[in-house]
Amino acid sequence: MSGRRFSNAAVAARLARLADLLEIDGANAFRVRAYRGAAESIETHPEAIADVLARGGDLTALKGVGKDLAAAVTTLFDDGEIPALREVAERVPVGLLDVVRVPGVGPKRAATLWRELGVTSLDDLDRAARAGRVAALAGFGEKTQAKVLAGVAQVRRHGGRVRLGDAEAALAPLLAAVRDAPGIARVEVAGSLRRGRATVGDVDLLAVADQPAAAMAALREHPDVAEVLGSGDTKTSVRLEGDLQVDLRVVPAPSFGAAWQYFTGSKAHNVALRQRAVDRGLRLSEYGLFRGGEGEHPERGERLAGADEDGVYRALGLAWVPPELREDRGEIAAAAEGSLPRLLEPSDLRGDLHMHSDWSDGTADIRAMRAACAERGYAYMAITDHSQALRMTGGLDPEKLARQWAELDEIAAEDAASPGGGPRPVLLRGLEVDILKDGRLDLGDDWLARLDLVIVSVHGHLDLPQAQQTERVVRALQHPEVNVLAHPTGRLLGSREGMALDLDAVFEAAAAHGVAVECNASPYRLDLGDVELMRAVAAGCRVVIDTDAHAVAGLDDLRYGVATARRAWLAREHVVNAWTLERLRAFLAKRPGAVGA
DNA sequence: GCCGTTTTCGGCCCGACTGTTTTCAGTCG
Repeated sequence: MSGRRFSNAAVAARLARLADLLEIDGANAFRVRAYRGAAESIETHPEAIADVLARGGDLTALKGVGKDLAAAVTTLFDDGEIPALREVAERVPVGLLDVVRVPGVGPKRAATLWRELGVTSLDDLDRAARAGRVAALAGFGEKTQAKVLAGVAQVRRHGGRVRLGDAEAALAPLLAAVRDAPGIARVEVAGSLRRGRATVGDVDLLAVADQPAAAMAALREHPDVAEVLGSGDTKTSVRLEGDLQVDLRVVPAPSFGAAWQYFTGSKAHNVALRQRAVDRGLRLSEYGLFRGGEGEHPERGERLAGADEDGVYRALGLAWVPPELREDRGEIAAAAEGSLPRLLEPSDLRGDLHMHSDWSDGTADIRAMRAACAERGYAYMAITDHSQALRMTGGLDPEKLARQWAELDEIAAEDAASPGGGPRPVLLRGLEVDILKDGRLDLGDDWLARLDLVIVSVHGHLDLPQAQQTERVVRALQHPEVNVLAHPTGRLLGSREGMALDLDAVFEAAAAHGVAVECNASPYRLDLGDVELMRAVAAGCRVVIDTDAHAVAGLDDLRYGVATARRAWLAREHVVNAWTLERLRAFLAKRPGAVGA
């Protein structure tokens, strides 16, 4: 094997790109699906494909990877590229991958726009639509052209996806308004928001109502609505200020469970579920699970399930699958065997181990953060301000750190003076220490040794080449005082890709040195994400779910981290801040000395 | 391209909506 060591994500990205380009090229739809399936399978495979190949393993053992794709991946590692990808990329302009992200433009229309108008980019499409040339094409028209123009603007703004936290916040008032509408029996959130994805494309709401028109009106007339995209008897679509699209559907009560299951997705999960139905001579749709029946009507035949989700899964011989797992990553087989994990719950977390105070760039003082953690019922917490390298945050040098510890001691003395008065989280001495460009840490060993918790993270030099960046992080992990690697990839959702980093090497080092990897619960980061968490755990890493709060309100972000962890199939056992203080201390392998211990 | 208690060929999930059509392709979820 020669050339680069590609990560599983990098291999998967190439196959997915190949699928997208082939689709525009008019390839057989099932072939396209096969490439997508293989990409997903490779991305979520626990072992690095590079290692599988290195030990002479068989890639066709992976679901959805056959002889051809195994050969293509092997060629990628040998020659640095996939021949089929190079060929199709020579033929099909890669700018069309942006064009198909425009709502209403799929692979077929993208191909038409390209062949008839020479459109090869979003800019081309924008110009063509403004000039009226799109409407003139056969199969297009004025309305399509207007939709394309609006869609181009949306894709340009933020790739058409909204962060989980933003979507939740924007949705809350609308949800309340629909719930309060007359005749509403039930309203639930579906879609990727329910599955807890880091970003969502739009929001799906499902309702049971004896006055559907009132529910539609409640959404349509809400002050947060910027535009009504469509509104009929059973479905209303609106666009909010800030561009989030919200769809509300009213469904009959006997179909509610099937509809909720269906609109929750994911698409891949639904495809697999329907296949399972077909295998049993049944038919699953958003109307229910049916047996037999003639004709075209969707509710033909005998209805076996549909009123509730649990019944749909049960009738297919499955345990109910938590929404976060519905990605066709093995959850259906596990549900069939009764081996679904007992997923982490928000209430399992006993503390938050990464937060900032006004000693660096936080807005609240230590006492306020602690009171907020006490309200949340935490058994422990850590104040982890920035180290000195981050000057603009007021990062702590040793002298300032010593003064901060004096304040922690004061708080301990106050605790001792007034026992009782409700639970008080044990306050751990922590610091978020910068990993310097060469992998050294931004604080001397004698000071590191006196901390209960040493978090390390990268804030500068994010653009180093992969080998150098990996070496830098791994070196930091080898330091004996280090406990946690925070926001390991450095990604910022919607605005910054993660660093070039060999995550498998990082996870291997973290596991070997007893360093937990963080699932940073900030909705701007969610770093590690679900797929990376799965890989980390498979590599033997422990995980810590932290808010990285810079204000009291930030402490509530923990739920986004829990959702991400659930998507990675994590249980209490994997997560160190779900452990008792005693077990946590053993993991940190540090000296006693926590305030209030 | 993948896959196989309907195996090596012939399948591969289901339905609605939209806009453009006159019987339906394309897109979406």
